[in-house]
Amino acid sequence: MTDVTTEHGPRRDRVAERRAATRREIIDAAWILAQDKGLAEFTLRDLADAIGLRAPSLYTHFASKDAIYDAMFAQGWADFVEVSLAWLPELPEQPRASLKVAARVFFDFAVENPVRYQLMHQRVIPGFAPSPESYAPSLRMQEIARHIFENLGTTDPADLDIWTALVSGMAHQQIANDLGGTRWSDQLDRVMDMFADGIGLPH
Amino acid sequence: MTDVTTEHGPRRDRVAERRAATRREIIDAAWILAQDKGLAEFTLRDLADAIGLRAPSLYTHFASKDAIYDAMFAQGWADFVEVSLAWLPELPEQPRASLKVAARVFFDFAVENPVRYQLMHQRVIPGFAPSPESYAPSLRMQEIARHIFENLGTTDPADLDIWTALVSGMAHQQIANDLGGTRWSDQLDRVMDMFADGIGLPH
DNA sequence: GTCTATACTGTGATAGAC
DNA sequence: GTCTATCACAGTATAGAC
Repeated sequence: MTDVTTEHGPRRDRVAERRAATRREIIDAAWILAQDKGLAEFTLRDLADAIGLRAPSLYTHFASKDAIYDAMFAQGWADFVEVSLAWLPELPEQPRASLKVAARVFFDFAVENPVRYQLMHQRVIPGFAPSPESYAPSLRMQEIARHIFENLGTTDPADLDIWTALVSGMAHQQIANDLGGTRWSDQLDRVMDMFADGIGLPH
Repeated sequence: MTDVTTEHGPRRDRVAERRAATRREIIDAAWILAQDKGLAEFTLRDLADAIGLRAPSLYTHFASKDAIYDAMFAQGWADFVEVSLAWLPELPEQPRASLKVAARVFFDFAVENPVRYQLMHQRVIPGFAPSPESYAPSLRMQEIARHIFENLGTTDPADLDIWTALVSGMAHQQIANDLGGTRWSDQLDRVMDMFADGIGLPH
């Protein structure tokens, strides 16, 4: 609380590292169980079993099951920010092509892991709402998207609203009605052309 | 099971009517509680209390809580079919205008009752999946949509897929990010124009 | 400071009396 | 057909062993 961190240096880090490692172990196991049994279906006893702990011991690391969801939510968005930033330099100069690549990055990230998509975009967990801290990476992502659109020469914020609705709408349909297929995936570029024409982007 | 219904006529109907009335009473109360406390948050004890029954008595009318969701799901889609059929004769001759009205009908129905939208389009209830019978009105709706698109002169089934993704995507964003506002509602006609241009509909 | 044993509360669901 | 009583199992709280 006071000057604990400087008391005697190296010891402290080991403890913190072990704690962080256990937290990560819990979250990793939670993702696997969520994909396996469903996001809301796995129990804390399942989760504890998966990493060789007793259920109450989880409370040493997380205040509640919702706190675990919260960490997963934050991680999902952080991963998406990371993927997006990695793609940023790769975006084509040509605005229309750039739009298509950006849409594909979003779409693929969503379809690649439907459970993660559920947690990030739907309110699937009864009573769960992300904390402000966990919501932060999501806001960060909006900034990145806004940046991409500025580079496109677009100034109307409504354009970004529409783009978000279209791409997430396509991803949602793909996940809900043709998981593993390409029924909507195949149409994504067409939709992007419609959008590009609509906001007056040059060919 | 055998010839019970014909045993002595009038008596039988009264019983059936009372049963149907109670079922309706349960479902109506469930919708109110769902809007009030959340779709998954209301308990069977809440529901029973609301209509002056004990929780176990609900099992006389529904086999499980999921069976209640199932009936709500079916009713939601049946209502949407009804609303759509009522609009069908009112659709403008002009294809583009017709598209916009149809989109508005879908969008307004979704936004008007977010909880119903959740149940109909998202998998918000852990473990709940609609029964084939309850899913039927949803298929009926697809038929109606296909009929509308045929009247537009559209033959490519992918066009309807895209249209569905766009309109539901817009509705989802409106519900999730600006409930009660018009941020996406105001852009719906623009999106429909983009779509109409994209599939080559005349002005 | 980490984990275990035990127990509490609220949930959907069932059994049997009336 | 509705009741009372009760079940199994969920998330969660706490006391104490090491």
